[in-house]
Amino acid sequence: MDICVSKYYFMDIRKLAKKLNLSITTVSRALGGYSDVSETTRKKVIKYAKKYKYSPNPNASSLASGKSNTLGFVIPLYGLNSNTLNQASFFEFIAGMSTKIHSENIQFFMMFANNEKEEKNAYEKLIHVQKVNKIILHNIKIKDSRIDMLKKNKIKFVAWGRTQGLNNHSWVDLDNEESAKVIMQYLIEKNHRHIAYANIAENYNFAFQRKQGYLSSLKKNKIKFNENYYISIKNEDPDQSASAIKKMLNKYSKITAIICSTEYSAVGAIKACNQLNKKIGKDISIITFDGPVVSTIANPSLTAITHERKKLGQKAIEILTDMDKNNKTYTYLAKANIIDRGSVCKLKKK
Amino acid sequence: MDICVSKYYFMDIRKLAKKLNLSITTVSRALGGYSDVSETTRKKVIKYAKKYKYSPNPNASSLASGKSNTLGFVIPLYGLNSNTLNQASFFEFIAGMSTKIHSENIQFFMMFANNEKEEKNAYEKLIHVQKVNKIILHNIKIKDSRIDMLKKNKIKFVAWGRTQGLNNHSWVDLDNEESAKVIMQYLIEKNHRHIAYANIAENYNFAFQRKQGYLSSLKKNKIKFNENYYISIKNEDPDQSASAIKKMLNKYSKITAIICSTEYSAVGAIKACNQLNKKIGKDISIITFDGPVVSTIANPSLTAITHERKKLGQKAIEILTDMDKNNKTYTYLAKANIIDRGSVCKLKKK
DNA sequence: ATATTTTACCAAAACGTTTTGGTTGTCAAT
DNA sequence: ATTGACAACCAAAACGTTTTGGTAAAATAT
Repeated sequence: MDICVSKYYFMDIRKLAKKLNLSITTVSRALGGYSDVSETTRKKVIKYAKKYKYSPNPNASSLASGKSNTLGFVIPLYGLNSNTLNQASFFEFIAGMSTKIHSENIQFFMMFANNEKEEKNAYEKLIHVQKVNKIILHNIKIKDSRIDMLKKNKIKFVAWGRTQGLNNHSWVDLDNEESAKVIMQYLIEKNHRHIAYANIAENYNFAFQRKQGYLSSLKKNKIKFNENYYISIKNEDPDQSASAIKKMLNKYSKITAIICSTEYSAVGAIKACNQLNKKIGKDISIITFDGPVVSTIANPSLTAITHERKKLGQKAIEILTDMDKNNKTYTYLAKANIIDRGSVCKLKKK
Repeated sequence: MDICVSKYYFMDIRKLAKKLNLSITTVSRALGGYSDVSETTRKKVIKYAKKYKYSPNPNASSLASGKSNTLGFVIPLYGLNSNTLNQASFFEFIAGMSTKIHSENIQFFMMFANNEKEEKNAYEKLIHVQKVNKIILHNIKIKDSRIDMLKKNKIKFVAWGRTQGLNNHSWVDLDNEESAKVIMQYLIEKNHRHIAYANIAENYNFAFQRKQGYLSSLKKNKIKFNENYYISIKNEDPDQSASAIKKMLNKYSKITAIICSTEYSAVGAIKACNQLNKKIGKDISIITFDGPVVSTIANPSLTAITHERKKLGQKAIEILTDMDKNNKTYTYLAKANIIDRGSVCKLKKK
């Protein structure tokens, strides 16, 4: 891997204009796609710009235009620290973004917030100092003041996640409700009827949505919702999950399957079953949402439904570039697939 | 959380100068810490700058100075995709950096590379287009051309990780060799003598260094290195580890403890023991390096030695700011602590 | 008392773009 | 032949800083 060192390697617009015998203005406008440049000239300019690796100085460009063609992204570290699983999903999102960002020649400015105050400052800086004109909004709250703020400042944004109410802006999200239905269909086809659900706190939107899918599938299949089969743990703590699940399984022996809303609940379920000496995939069936870590690490492996999180990041960028062209809003729901790892068994038909 | 919307909220240097009845030059130089400004004036300027939340336009500033006071960081996604564990360690590093970056008022420009070519382009862009003057170098190779390149371009950098040879630049790293020795001491105090080592490919520097610590501890304690107790798996694949460890344990029944070089080997070890019906922490002892994920997820939990990875990120930034002041190079080795989770038992003395 | 140095300040140029407000020449309509 | 519209181009201003190359006044040295 050799890397350029020379200083004049990257040409400025003046030299390029001189070489082409054109004015700076024309070169700038040719590259900017303006219509007051003839197509022959534009082609020539583009050709030479490529040949000499001309790359506009982003500082000069932003200073002159007042825009910065930079995408802002605030990462709330305080919600991610020591949460390996969320970190992983973040990374997949970013990885997805990065493939598209490179191809579209956008810059990318990330800021980190260790608490709510820093998060607020970060958005102020992104908008007023960095002059970003695009933002990816993450960690959506039910009532989210950032949305109004961005609208007022006329900054294009895509939210990663939805609120429970109206979302009249662009967003990308997992199709949580649908995924829960897919899981339910899968279990019901295998003749499970006493299906427990281990959730985390419902004020997480995704947790709420997944539960909705569970409930609506029960209804559709004329199974009555049994609230004893439903657990909601506040913290993302496998051990709390484990003890709740253990209690439930002890008390309600009819349960044949558990749906785990997150990897944390899944680990809890594994622990509970081990402690009760129930063989997973035989005595009891377990299926979990997501599970990139559980799938590589946990023992035994679990059948899971996984979303293409990388696609979320890619779509977010695609949407932002589309929004530049026309002033619509776009949405994208990532579908999920079941990966069979043998932790769900087929029951005999009654 | 309310966020500023107004446009004139952030003042520019001209308005600030007018308000203070000073020239733009003086304001700029007062804030820049130059000596041709009286201390009384400087204090007044700083006070008002704070009061009116003056924050220099970074584009104008970079354009004028040719520098960008921005820290560059290229993330090689191609080595991280679908590797949840490395992702986690990345995140901890970044989290550590971000605490320091905020307090030192440095900006932070990240680029993503999906392959080697993109990685090369990323460094070119960081230096010649973005004009960063500081870089964090990651994914150090044995012969790393980036190091020469950065030196030629006079860009200050800190490497995250070391090569096996001379490292006459600033770096931060885990104290892998020492950690291995600590583990060995821990096992030997518990009277283990037949200690196996499950490694990944040795051409990873950290894997090499850890092995060195293992070997040197053996020597120090006059235990002969038994190559049958040593496994090296090329891929980061728990199942390959599992089958190799299973074979080893079957053949060499004297083994009482296994050191796992990574979380992957640890999962392999758990699987192997389960398959052989060996009770971990009783029939066999397991201790692993790192293990943020294993500790939350794996079942059973494992005693582990963990490094303060967050400190690595923090130190990297501290070093870069120190390097700004004096032209020295600095190094930092992160120490590790053993976290007892009961997977290592004490043997009776023979 | 005069020359020199030092202190504290400033006007103007520079950074590399984009944008504004033109000009020139060509072609079609009158 | 003259006018109007349009296509294709350009010079100069603007963006908000930093830096350069000063000056005037105060302090010190001769």
